[in-house]
Amino acid sequence: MAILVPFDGPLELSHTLECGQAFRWRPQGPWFLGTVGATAMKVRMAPGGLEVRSNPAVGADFVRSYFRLDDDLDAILKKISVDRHIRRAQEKYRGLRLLRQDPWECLVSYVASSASNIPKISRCIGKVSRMYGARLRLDDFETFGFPGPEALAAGGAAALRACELGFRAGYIAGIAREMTDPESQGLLTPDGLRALRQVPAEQARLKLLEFVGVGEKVADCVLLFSLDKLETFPVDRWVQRVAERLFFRGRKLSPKRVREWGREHYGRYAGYAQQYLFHYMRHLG
DNA sequence: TCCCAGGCGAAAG
DNA sequence: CTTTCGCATGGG
Repeated sequence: MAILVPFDGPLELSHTLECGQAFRWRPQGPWFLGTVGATAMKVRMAPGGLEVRSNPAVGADFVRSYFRLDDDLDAILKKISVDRHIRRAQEKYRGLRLLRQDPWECLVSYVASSASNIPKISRCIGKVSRMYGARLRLDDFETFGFPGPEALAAGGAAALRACELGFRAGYIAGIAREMTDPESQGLLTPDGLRALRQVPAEQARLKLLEFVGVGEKVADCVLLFSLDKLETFPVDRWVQRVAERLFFRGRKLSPKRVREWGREHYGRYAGYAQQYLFHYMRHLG
């Protein structure tokens, strides 16, 4: 229930958990309280590593995987340190790590993210979990695990609309239905989604784009935040703004061009650069 | 009241 | 290829 995960590399929990890549964490004193799939967790930095309390119990390997502790962050940041803006972002948000999220939860979360904002996305995901997920308790922390596609499919779009999902409710209900329908051919189960970790990025991307409601940006977020495709460079309004303002002197570019530029400019860890720039831009003032 | 938000899909140029 | 629009909803 309580473990110490030894770690002496760079890691800053506040930047990692509050940069907008995951939607189910909040700070409380020295701890961060969060829900990872069907697990309630408390984490904080401790001498020698990361202290983790959880329900149900998880092992150090689970924590290492979720926080991507095997990524050599210093080496990655060195590789993407190719311009003054990214260097500034790195100085400001030292210790920000990408997470390795559950692909199904990540997919639903980012479909829910379209034309929304981080506080609202968090609220929506919290409501969906409260409506369908299993109740979890950890000390005085109560939360709800993220539900599987069966529950969302059973409830349908109407129930999801009650979670402030608006027009996104139909997309999510449709995806949940496809993922639980044995008749559907070529479409994925949650395990099939996870298996895309072993598939080349371009090919995995095409599979994700088959879902109605998943466009290029959402597909790229799922690839980056849950499927280990660290070269992926998702382009949302903020990143679009970064590129046009900081790198192209206010010139207008298509999202496709920005995406190709980012991938080319930052190389195989472009996804790390994207998240640093995203967080940096959102707090520029 | 208007504008915007980690977009997408469809239609049209 | 690109641009434009409607789509729900809450917040500034």
